[in-house]
Amino acid sequence: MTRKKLEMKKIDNAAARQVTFSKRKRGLFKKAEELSTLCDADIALMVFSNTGKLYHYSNSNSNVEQLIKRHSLYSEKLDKLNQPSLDLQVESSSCAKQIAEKKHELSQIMGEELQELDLQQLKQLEKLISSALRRVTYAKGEKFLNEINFLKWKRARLKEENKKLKQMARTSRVQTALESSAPDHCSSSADPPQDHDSSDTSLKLGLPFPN
Amino acid sequence: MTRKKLEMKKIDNAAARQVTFSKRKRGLFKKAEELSTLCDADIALMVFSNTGKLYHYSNSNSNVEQLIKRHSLYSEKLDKLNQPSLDLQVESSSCAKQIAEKKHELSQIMGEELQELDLQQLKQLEKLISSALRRVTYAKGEKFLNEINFLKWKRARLKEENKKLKQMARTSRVQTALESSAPDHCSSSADPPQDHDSSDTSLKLGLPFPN
DNA sequence: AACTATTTATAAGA
DNA sequence: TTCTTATAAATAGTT
Repeated sequence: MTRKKLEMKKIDNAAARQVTFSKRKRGLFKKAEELSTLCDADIALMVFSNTGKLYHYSNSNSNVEQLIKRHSLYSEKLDKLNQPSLDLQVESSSCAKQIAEKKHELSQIMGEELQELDLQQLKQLEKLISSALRRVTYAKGEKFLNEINFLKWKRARLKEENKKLKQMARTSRVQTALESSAPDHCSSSADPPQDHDSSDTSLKLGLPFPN
Repeated sequence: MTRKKLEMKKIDNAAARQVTFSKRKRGLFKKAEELSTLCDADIALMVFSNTGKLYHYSNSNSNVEQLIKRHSLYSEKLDKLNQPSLDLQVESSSCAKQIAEKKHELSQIMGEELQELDLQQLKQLEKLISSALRRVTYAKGEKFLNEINFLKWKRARLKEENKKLKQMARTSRVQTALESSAPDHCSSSADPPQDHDSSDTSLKLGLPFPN
């Protein structure tokens, strides 16, 4: 719209398209927010990029539930210190299968019988599903944060250990220290971080790192 | 944003708020359309004004399945011509209940066990749920369109009938015509419209006519 | 619904 | 991605 009047058709250049997508998406969300604020309107906005990412805006204010259980994840992770990359492989728990089944069931029913519902029912369904989506998205975000924080924490821990070893080496007690390497140097840094900047809830579907 | 920099809070004056709502809604929909065109993105946008009107935009070209069955809705409607407002009351079909149950079941499981899933599983779940959401949103949009189109069609039909009656009155055959009022004037206009201009479709929840 | 003075949004370039 | 900037668009207040 500016340096040149852009023609209104799909942008050919993929990179340029991506840039424009980001910019305009931001603008669109801002406009949505403003409209909802100024005019007291409820707005739901979903944007699926052509790469499959989902961006979602909604000013409806629900779902502040369940922020707990995070801590338990860390102890699980400790046992997997030797694994190289982020834990992306399946870990098929029985409840996971259960969910998958239910979900499949649901989606089948929905695909076929959606026509039968009236407006009111559709609205309710939509509300419920979208809250489910939000919960999943949130859980995914949590997962990412956990991974990231864990890695940070691990790095910090190793750094500290390393530092300690160097120190010991300098004081010529290397041999003894390495043989009975029982690190008692864990204080605050031994517990994983809990930071949680939250806000901007949009999360990419495809790639691990939101920022 | 222009003659004066507007403060970002709910506009007090109701009239001014309504005007701003119209203007900005138009702008928002335009932006959405542009984004979807330029960047090949799928967008669903719903705006509920504080007076209860719904405005819906969606460019989703997917879901060309199940555009059928629409026709059957019209015949149902014909039997309800005497009813004053849109059919917003419940019509609890068994499958609706079924869905409600499944949905409840699912959301319960999810609320409790989401933590157990790994990243990959969460992504899959999110994808599935979001496609379910899209389907529901789409179905809702369809429903709205059906209502709108039905009303347009009904209006057109009544108009035509009226016209015919006037004509008959003019040719002094009123008596006979009214007694055996069997309208054979149905051609294209007797079948409900199938147009689907999609974009800025407004619908007031309480009252029939948006424009 | 039209008109503009301004503010915003943003395309291109860095 | 982020910033800068020239220009196109959107729009608040007015008529």
